[in-house]
Amino acid sequence: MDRELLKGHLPVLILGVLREKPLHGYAICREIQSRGASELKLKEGTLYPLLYRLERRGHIKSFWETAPSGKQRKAYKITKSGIKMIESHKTEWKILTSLFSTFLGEGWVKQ
Amino acid sequence: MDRELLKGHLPVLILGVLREKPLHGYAICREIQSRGASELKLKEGTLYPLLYRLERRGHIKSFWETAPSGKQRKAYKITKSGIKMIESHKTEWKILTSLFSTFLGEGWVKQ
DNA sequence: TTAACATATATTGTGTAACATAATATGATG
DNA sequence: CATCATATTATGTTACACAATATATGTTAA
Repeated sequence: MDRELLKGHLPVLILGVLREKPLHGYAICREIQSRGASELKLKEGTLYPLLYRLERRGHIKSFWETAPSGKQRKAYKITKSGIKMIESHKTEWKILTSLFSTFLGEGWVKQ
Repeated sequence: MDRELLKGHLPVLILGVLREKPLHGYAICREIQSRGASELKLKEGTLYPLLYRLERRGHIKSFWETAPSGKQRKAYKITKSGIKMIESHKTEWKILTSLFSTFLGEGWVKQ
């Protein structure tokens, strides 16, 4: 999948994962990898900065958890603002969809 | 509409306009403006470089036409490659849609 | 057992490309 | 002259890709 097309959408996909349960970065990476299959590969170097941005903006909150190995690792939990962001992204998505309908015809979205 | 979300999609919207009929840059601008309503404002400084890119990649072809005023102006026509690009973008769109379904649930796209 | 290696986890730096914004230029027109 | 139609160019912001690095732990092979 063309990387440009993900711009702006990617964070919401992450939020979608975190909405189910809190996860630490590396686990998010694997989760995305396994679900997104070949369509969506996400290297750590892409994910982590993205997580920092999301936290800086208040959409997720990090906390420390103890791995089975005893090692500390940083995990992330979605916030109310994050949930709200998912919702408002849905609105944006509809706008985008309607733009495509307008410029490329009904057939674009349906079927 | 959040500008990030348009990345990669914008050129296809332009191609959608040009698929109907050839237009010169400024006219494309007005066309987009009038159809895209408030959701999509497009300054010349954004449009023209975009047109150059599209031409460089062979998706549109420019030619000179004479305005009613007698002035020469550059107009653009979509190419076969451009049409093909619209089609393949539709595929990408479906992938994106399915990613959202996967990560945010069925309800994302429908309704 | 120790050395080598792999895996889990996180960080950081650098590059690319799209799009935004704004400034500028020119001819036409009222 | 002011405004409109039309095009160009320069500069900035930001996301995301990619690659390199760091460290702790767990596993395998000599």
